[in-house]
Amino acid sequence: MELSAKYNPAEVEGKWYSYWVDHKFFHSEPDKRQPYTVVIPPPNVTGVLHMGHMLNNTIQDVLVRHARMKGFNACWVPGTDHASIATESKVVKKLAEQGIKKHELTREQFLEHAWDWTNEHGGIILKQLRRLGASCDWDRTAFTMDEKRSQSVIKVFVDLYRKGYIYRDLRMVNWDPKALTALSTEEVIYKEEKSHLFHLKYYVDGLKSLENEEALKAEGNIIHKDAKGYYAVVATTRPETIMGDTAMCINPKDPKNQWLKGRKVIVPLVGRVIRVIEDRYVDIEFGTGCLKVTPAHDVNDYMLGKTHKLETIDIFNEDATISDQSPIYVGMDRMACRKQIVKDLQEAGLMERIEDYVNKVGYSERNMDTAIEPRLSMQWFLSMKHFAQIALKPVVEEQMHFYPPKYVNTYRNWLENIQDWCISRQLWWGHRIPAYYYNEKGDYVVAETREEALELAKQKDAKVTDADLRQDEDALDTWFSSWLWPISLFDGINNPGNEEIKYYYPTSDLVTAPDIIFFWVARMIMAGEEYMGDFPFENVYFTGIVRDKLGRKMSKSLGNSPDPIGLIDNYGADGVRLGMMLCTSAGNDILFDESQVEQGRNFCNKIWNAYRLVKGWQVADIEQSKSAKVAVDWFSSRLSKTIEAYEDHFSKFRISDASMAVYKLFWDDFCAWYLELVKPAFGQPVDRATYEATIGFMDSLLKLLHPFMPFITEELWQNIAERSEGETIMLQDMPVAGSCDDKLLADFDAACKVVMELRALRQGKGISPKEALGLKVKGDFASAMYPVVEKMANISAIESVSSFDGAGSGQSFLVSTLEFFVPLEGMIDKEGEKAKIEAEIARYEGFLRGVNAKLGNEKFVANAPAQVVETERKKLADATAKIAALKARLEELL
RNA sequence: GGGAGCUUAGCUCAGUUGGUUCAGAGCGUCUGCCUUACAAGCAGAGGGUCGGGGGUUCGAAUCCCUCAGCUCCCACCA
Repeated sequence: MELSAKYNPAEVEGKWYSYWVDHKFFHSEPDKRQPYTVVIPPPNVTGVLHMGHMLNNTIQDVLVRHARMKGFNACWVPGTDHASIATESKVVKKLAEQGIKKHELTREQFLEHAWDWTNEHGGIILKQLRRLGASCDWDRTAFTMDEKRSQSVIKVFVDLYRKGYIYRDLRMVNWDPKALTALSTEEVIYKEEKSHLFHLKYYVDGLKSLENEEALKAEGNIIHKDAKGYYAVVATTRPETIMGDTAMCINPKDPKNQWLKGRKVIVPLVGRVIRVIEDRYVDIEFGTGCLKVTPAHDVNDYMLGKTHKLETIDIFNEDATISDQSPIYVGMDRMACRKQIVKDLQEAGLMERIEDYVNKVGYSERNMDTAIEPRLSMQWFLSMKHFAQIALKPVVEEQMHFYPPKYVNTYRNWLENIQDWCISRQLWWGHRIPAYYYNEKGDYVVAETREEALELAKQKDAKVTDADLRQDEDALDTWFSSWLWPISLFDGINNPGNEEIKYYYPTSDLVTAPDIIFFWVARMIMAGEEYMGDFPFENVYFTGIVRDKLGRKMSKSLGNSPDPIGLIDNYGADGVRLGMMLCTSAGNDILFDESQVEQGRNFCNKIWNAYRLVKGWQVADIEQSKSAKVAVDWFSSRLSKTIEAYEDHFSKFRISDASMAVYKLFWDDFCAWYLELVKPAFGQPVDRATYEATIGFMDSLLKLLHPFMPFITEELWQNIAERSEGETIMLQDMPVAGSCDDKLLADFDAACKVVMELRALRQGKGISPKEALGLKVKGDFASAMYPVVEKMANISAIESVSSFDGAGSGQSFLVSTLEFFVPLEGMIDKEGEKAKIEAEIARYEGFLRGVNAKLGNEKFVANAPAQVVETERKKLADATAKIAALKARLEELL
């Protein structure tokens, strides 16, 4: 069979993925083994795979495949999130394109469209994960809005309501005037913006003259006055909200504004007369110290309004156009209104000045085009105090571990300053709040079903009939379903204590991005503690953000994100996976560059060619060569050593270190040294012992590589030996470290250095690798290594000597304390050689001075541990010996 | 305003308890090779005052202080 010189991923990936799925190798059922559980962070149901998903899911798959091969019953549960606001806005947009407005539809009609959309676009992302090789248990695929999950959500809502944690209140919330819904504080992203600070004139009502003006000024008052009268100056970034002003506020201690105490001022353009109130909230240093108070449109003003019992005038409609509560600009958009009002204020002489100013404006996380408007509205909240307490415990007590640990601080800080969670959204796509109003007053009951609600309502008012019952229109925040994910996936809410939840919960590792630590991770811990009495995962691994090589976040608008599926097409899934794994570490951003993926692909090719070499060997019952024998013994130790490091890296979630360890083991140790040593000469067969050892090593290497590169390893593992149908590498036991001969490793290392010296010597002198050379060695160079050096450096014979006297011309070099000499008749450049040796001597003498200084320091000898001092003494002896040897050689030369 | 983190080779980053020739790896660069597994390869080489300064110590990339630069998170200053 002729094998291509290049590995072709397209030929093998689809084949093996189907094989794995057909044989249900990814499927898990509870059994006697220890479980290893991972729940996928559910991507948006209508989303498509991006580089962040690739990184995140590769890490999960690596962990899952590794655990599976370590003998755990690995269960990786996939699923998608309904992403209420994101999906709903997509559907609204699509309908708009067809000329359909959302509000022309009934809730049922809209939901039909939304389900159509979900069924059409949903799950694309899960199909894409298959291309990556993700070993998810697809039989368990869940959706946050499927029946079990929906039922869990409703059950939990009712439960929390009955426990008194859920309440309804009229509050200032973050309002998205485009999506027309409230948001939680976590969903608001603040962006710095260049803006203006407008200084407006608020004339003092009825004040014609100030008798003690000079005296007031002397006390520090700053009094503004023009032809039209006395006025206060109010600085604001939002002049369009003045129609909602119901007071002006000063700090009672502000010397500049004492003269305003107890007066009334007139809102410019509007003409409304408002009180001047006093509150220490106002910052004396900011602007003029005069604050306009608009209780309906600012969180702080709302608080002031409450304290001072101010009227609240809501001048915005829900879409942020000016409402008929305003005397002017009715129907105008807030941004257009701002422009207009600035113009009008200027024309009316009511604008004192305009200053450039940078302030922060909140945007919806899902819609960065539309600024959030603080808005007073009736919403459902979850009281968080209790949950913050129960969620803090497992993390600070280290029952759970965060990787990297710095996120423990972030987590704690958030929990300690937590605000109540606004869980209602004015959306249709989502879990509808199970609250039922039964009269015009707005009295309601909360129940899992309409029937149950009717019962409850009747208990309150016997006259209520089903026709009176009206379910709350709002849906729940998406995260109110995701926070149950690790429990609801195993049906632990509907069916507490069932076999699966008992077996799989708590899950093992969660792999997620740090930007959803509050949205999701923290809340899952809360739900876990509340409903399971236990944390939801043992370890949380935070990935970094995938950026481009310039460090910019990958985004659609920048167009700097490669298409993941395109990458897989070009480089193979294994290449992409390894490329990413080689340079990722917990919590650190990954600067993605295609060269990394290229490295992964090249490695696939290397593995492929190693296989091709071994596969092409003829096996014969002949004697094993000495070099092959040493190679087998050495590599066996090397393998053990690496397995230990590999497992240690895994235990610490140092994924890239683990991948690098096995990458180097395969490329450097196995290919560059081992295979070169055991490779039979052209046309010659290999002996059976070596062949079998080699196959064994390949087997171990493929298994170690499997978590990172599932496809190529399966392909080669299947082909390197006779396998029967139904066998797979993914269910094999991970190799364990055997014995390790450290002396052998050290000797081999020395031999490698000798070989490298000889290669450098050839290169320097232009001697062809084909021309055999002689070699003499002085010192204790393990004779077992002779065949290694002979084969790898094309040395005809190695001769152990006690002196190089009379060896003639040639070149010498040192490896550790061993001296080597290569006879080179007529090829030696004496002067050059001399200079080289002298330089070497100088280098060692410098080194020696350092060591001597240390050992000559009494404090060092007295204070340093004996072992460290001993090492220094050994260094001294070694260096002295080397210098002596070099000097001797120099004399021979002369 | 509060908090966290980062700064080590051209690039991306390791460096665990201060101590082995500790100044490393990968990639890139340069040089020589189409050597019958692999040019997506082989062999070799160069490259850093560990951000600056100070301190602790017998000994500092590592601990402390300080300055500079960068990044992220949280927070209601109009």
